[in-house]
Amino acid sequence: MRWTIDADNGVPIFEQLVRQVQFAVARGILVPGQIVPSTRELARQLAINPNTVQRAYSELQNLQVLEPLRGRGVAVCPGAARQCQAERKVWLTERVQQVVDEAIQGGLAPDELRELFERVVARREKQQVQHSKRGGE
Amino acid sequence: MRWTIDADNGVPIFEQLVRQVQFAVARGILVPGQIVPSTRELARQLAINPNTVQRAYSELQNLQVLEPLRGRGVAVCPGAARQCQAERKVWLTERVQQVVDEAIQGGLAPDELRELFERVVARREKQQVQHSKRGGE
Amino acid sequence: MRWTIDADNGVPIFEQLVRQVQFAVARGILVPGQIVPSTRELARQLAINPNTVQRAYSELQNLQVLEPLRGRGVAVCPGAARQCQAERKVWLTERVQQVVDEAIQGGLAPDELRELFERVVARREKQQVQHSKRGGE
Amino acid sequence: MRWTIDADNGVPIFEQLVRQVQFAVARGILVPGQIVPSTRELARQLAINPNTVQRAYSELQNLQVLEPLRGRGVAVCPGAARQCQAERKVWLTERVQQVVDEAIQGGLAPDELRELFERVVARREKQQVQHSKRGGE
DNA sequence: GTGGTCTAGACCACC
DNA sequence: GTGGTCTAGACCACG
Repeated sequence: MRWTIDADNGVPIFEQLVRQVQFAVARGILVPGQIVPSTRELARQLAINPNTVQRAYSELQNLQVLEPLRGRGVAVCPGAARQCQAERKVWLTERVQQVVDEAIQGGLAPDELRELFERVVARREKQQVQHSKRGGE
Repeated sequence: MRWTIDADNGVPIFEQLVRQVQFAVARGILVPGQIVPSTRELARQLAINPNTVQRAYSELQNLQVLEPLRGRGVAVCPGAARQCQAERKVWLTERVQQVVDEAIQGGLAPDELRELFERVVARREKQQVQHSKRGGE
Repeated sequence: MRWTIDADNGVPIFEQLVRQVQFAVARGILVPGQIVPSTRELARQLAINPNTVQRAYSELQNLQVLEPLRGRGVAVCPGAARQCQAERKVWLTERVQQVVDEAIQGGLAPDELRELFERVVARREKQQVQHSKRGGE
Repeated sequence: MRWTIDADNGVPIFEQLVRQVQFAVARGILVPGQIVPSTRELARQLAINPNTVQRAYSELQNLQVLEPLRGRGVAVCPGAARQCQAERKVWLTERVQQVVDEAIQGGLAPDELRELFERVVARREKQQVQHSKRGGE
């Protein structure tokens, strides 16, 4: 799995990690039973504070996505996949609703918004295709 | 103009005010030369601290959207409309891009995203219609 | 005498008026004994608040530049010319010192500052010449 | 870097700080990536309120001169140097123009103004030399 | 009455 | 520890 963080986008780093794990589990990139990197190791890789990784893992344990295996590390919970998929859907719906509300509250007509959205998605779709041709996951 | 703030949505109050003014100017609800409510008056209306309003107005002055008229109040700058419209467009595009990226990075296929988006917009559109039947601006 | 004010340059209006009178007296444009416009009249001309004119005149009386003549208006004090010239010199020296200090404190070498100053003065000088050809006082 | 403020010169403290940082960056005294003192620390040093420092830093972030590094402090933006140099030049030119205009509007002949300016600069230059002999930056 | 600035103290999230 | 936001209350200058 490829870990990435963006220190400049306002979203707390630990939260980026939490979502990244949830999404990876939802997509099957991380499978139940699989051991995730140790906090120290991952912190080193991403050049961030170990406390930050610790906080992310800790939240994921509360969410029953990860579970500590004494002495061996931290692993993905069995059965986490389905739950993560549900959570992903809820979360994305919320996010979409937010920006739709903002746009409408800002005076954009629904059709203008549709057009704007389609333009953005199309662009990303194109990039995605090119990207997957070059590399893949 | 209708002023509203939501103290619980994470976005700083002063920032909500800044955006609200920018959008209102972009939509022509506030027109150049018009005097906006005094800091104290608006603070009273919204039940927030005058300093918070002051900060919002202050930032809007930096952005050349508002200008103080000494002793008389604060007014919308001439020529602010066009600039606010441009700014609104940029800002909304950024926001849409963010959530599109999040969705795609979360493993949603473009078509699934389109469907999700359309569902949300349709719902809001319906509410909007009912709302405008009842009240209007 | 030509009265002008600039509501947007940060300098309080009443202060602009005070300086304008002082300078006019120093240059002989206003002579001792001459009656200045009534507060209401001047306020009307400049489209400002009569209180503002009143405040300016009041300060000028404290400075012994103007004196009220009961029933006839406000006049330039006898002997105000010399005093205003002295005051003008002091005041301008202070102002020049201020910006010189700012420039040096900002890291500009004296010679760079000299060059900048000369450029600005030369430009103004040129404008002044053209201006006096067209109109004059 | 040496921080100084003058609470009695009419210029708001936060603005003095803003300019001081801009000039220091322009001169290379503060370099991109460098961490500036924490708001609390600087406030303590200068014996002012932390909010005042906060406001200065906040404005400098809007100007893209400083950027917050979450949990670690506030740093000079990469690329801020060139921008600050440009800004400094514009700002100083404006200031010089102001006093030149005032002087000319006050009836001073260009050559009288030149003489006044030269006298002031020469005096400051002399002080500067003595000062740098004693101390240095 | 208006805006502008500053102080004081509190709370929060992040690292 | 850091920055960020908000509240409360005071003072000043301007019109």
